[in-house]
Parts: sequence; structure tokens; C-alpha cells
Amino acid sequence: MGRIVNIMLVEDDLNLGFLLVEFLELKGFSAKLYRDGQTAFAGFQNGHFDFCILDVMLPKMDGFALAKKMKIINPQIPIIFLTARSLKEDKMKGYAIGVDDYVTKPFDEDELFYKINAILNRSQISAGVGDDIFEIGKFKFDFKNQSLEIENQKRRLTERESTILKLLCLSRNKVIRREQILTAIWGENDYFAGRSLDVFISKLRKYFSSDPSISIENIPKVGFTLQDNN
Amino acid sequence: MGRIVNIMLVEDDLNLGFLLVEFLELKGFSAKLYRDGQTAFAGFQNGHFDFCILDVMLPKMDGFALAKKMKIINPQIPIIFLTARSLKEDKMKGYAIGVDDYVTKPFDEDELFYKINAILNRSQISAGVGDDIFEIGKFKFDFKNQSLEIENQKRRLTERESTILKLLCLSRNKVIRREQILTAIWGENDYFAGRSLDVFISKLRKYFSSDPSISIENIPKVGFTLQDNN
DNA sequence: ACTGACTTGTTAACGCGATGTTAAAAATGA
DNA sequence: TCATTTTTAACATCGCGTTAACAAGTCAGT
Repeated sequence: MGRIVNIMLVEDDLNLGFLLVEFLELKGFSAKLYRDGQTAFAGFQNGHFDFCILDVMLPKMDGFALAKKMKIINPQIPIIFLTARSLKEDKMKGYAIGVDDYVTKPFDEDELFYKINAILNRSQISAGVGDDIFEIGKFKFDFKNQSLEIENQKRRLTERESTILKLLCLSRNKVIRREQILTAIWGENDYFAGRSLDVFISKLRKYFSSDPSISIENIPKVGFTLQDNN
Repeated sequence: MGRIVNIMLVEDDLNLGFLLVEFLELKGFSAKLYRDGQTAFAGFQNGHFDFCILDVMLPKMDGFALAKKMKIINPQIPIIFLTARSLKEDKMKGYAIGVDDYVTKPFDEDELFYKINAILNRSQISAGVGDDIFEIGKFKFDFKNQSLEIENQKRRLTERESTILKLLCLSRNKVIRREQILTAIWGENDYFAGRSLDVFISKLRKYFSSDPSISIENIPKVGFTLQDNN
């Protein structure tokens, strides 16, 4: 794993924030600072972070809510909470969500660094986001270029189409939950987001209809699965 | 496979030691207590532990030395240190060895429990523990993907079917009470929920009917048991 | 062993929410 | 402005889970 580890830092105290970013970069990480929960979540949807350090108290959306939504999109993402108070209740709440560790302010930078390493060593950071090119049956799907090729036919996909197809590809032959797609793309899973998703699934099915060995199947009340029998 | 996690506990204070073993077993782990570094290391060489909780101050061989030797044998083994003092140098020393976390005495048992889980969740053995894949006779039941395979046949299960089957698997060859299933799934155990359960049991029996060594038996007025004679 | 009340086994039918699909409206962006 | 993409709407369909209905089993009391 020679790749640089991307860390998301969410902290509304900018003094502390910049200090930490500087420290993390000194230690060889790439760190990006967000100052409230909402923009952080937007950043998480678009970017590709390997690790998150969240203040618990945040404007717009608190650390718990933020962590919960991020865990829906990527249940594996390691998260450390920064917290001023060390109430047991708070900690239990965090651990229930799946938070990896707590660091109580004021904290020691070196200790934070070692905790990050301890967690990274144990989490097999998914082999990068790779080249984003997927082989699906006879098709070749290029996420970056938003194109879907078969033999000499080449079709352009839209933003939503390719994002959804990528999510399906990343868990090919496994079930991906509706909720996960909805949170990843729309941030919310209300009724209309759900219907929109169904529309895109319908479109994707049409694109793959020429190859019967590829199918996008519905698991009622749960989600979808991209089946590739090759 | 829902294998039980084996924890090694090394603690020379026997009061605390027994208390912890009891707590860990209550939480569903299997725990073995050692009271000094040497015998612990001997036990580690012979036994098959998934997780270690070490006191730092130990007779014969201190926690650091012990951890270092264990890491040589199995670099992946998760280790948590129990420590009375919270000196920074001590912690750094531990993290340098590859320790996963520190817990400072006096500590909260629940917090220890959550830390263990957090570490297990991202460690590789969790791939064997929390993966929710069960072998039932010749069948392979994948809870997350809601599929039941035998040889080359693959059948999709519904939400309810798989939830109930998972409960049965978790107490395979033991009795699971009707009430327990009803509360877990329907939240209440009224007449109709009970009848629904019977319907699903009937369906599951049908799925397993091709393998006579698997049976779901009723214990009248109590519950069911999934018997696997292999 | 017989009865009667209760529990469980099994199959079928129904209702309703979830999904499939197409088209129109709204948003987006040059 | 127009062209493209996305969302909303509208209608059709499907299948899960519940309920019903009946058969079979269990057990206590006599």
C-alpha cells in the first residue's frame, strides 16, 4: 500500500484544525479540513477518504449523525472522535455507531498519530479507488470517462448513471442496500430519491439488455445485485 | 461462521482477573486467564487465541516483552494493554510494538467491551467471525446476501426467511425459544406473529428437505432447534 | 384409551407496499 | 435560447408477509 492515506478532518475550531492538518501532513498523510458537518458529508460523498477524524460538537450536523451517514456509505471507514468531555454516555453512543476510537481534548499529537497507525495497520484499506475501469461481461465500463463500451459500440453515461453503476460494480454478485446507494448519492433516502433510483436502475438494465449473462436483480425491501455469470 | 472469539487475558491481580474473565464470558467470548508473562507466552504458543489483553506490569516477563514476542509469532494478533499509570513514554513504547489500544485502570468494563469489538470489526479474524456466513450441512447460507447455496444451486431468501434462519444458526443444535424469535422480529408475540413464524419455519424446512441430516425440530410450547448431524 | 383444548404443520389466497417502466415537468448548463 | 440530465408523476406489475383455513400433533384430565 504505497498510496498516500487521505484523511478527512472535521473541526470547527480553526486554530486546532490548521495545526492538526499541518501535523498530519508532516507525518506523511494527506489531510483535508472541513469546519461543519454538512460540507464534510458533501466532501465525503465526492472525495475518497481513507480515514476520518471528527470533532463531536459541530455546526450543522454533529459528529454522531455525520459518522452514522458515512458508515452507511462505507461501513469499513475508520473513524476517530475528538471530544472535549469524556462522558461515558457519549462514548457508548459512538461505539454503537462503529467508531474506532476516542481521543479526549486536550490530546497529545503523537498519541493521535500512533492511534491512526494502529487502526490503519488493522484495516486493509481497500486497494485504492484503482483505475475505475470495470469489465462487466462483454462490456467495459469506464467510470472516469463515463462510458460503456461493447465491442465497437460506445455509449456515454450520465453522471448519475455511472455513479450508480460504479456502486453496483463495487459489490458485484453481492447485495448492495438501497439505503447505501441513496445515502451515497442523494444524502437522504426519502420517497423521491428512491423513485429516482428505480428510474436509473431501469435505464441501466436497458443498456445491458443485449447481454443476458448480465442482470441487475432486485432484492425486495433490501436492495439490488449486479449479477455477472461469466 | 459464528465462531467464538478466544481471548487471552494476562493479569497478576487475580481479583481483577477473575472478574474480567467472568465479564468477557458473559459477553460471549471465551477467555483464559494467565498470571505471568512466561506461562502466558507458553500458552500463546500452544493455544489459538484471537485477541490478547495484557497488563503492563507482570511477573517474570513484562507486557511489552510479551507483546513483542507474540507479535513475532503472529504480527496480526490484536493486543490491548491494561495500565495503571498513563505515562506517555509507556504508551509510545506500546504503539511502537504494534499494540492496538490502551485502557487505563481503573477502567469501565463496557468501554473495554466496545474497544474489543471495534478492533475485532476491522481485524482479519472478523472476516471469520462477523461475516454472517454459515455452513449448514452441504448448504452455505449467506445472511448479508440472503442466499442459500447447495452445490451449484443458489436460492434467494426473503428478508424474514434469512433473519429467522440466522437466529436458528446462531443457536444451532440448541433450542431457541419462540418468544425470542418473535420479539426479535415482530417486537411482540401475539397470535398472528406466532402463526407467521410457523409459516416461515415450514418454508425453511422445505428448502432443507433435500438434506436429511438437517432438520428444524419443534420443541412443543418452547421453541425450535436447528439440528445439524455432521 | 377417549375427549377436548390447545399448539403446530402446511397450503393457499389476499392486500398492500415496493418496484418496473414510460412520459412529462423541472432543473441544469452551455 | 436550446440540449441534456434529473426529478416527479402516473400507471402497471410483482412478490412479500400476513391472514385464513384446515389438518395433524400434543397433552392433561378422566
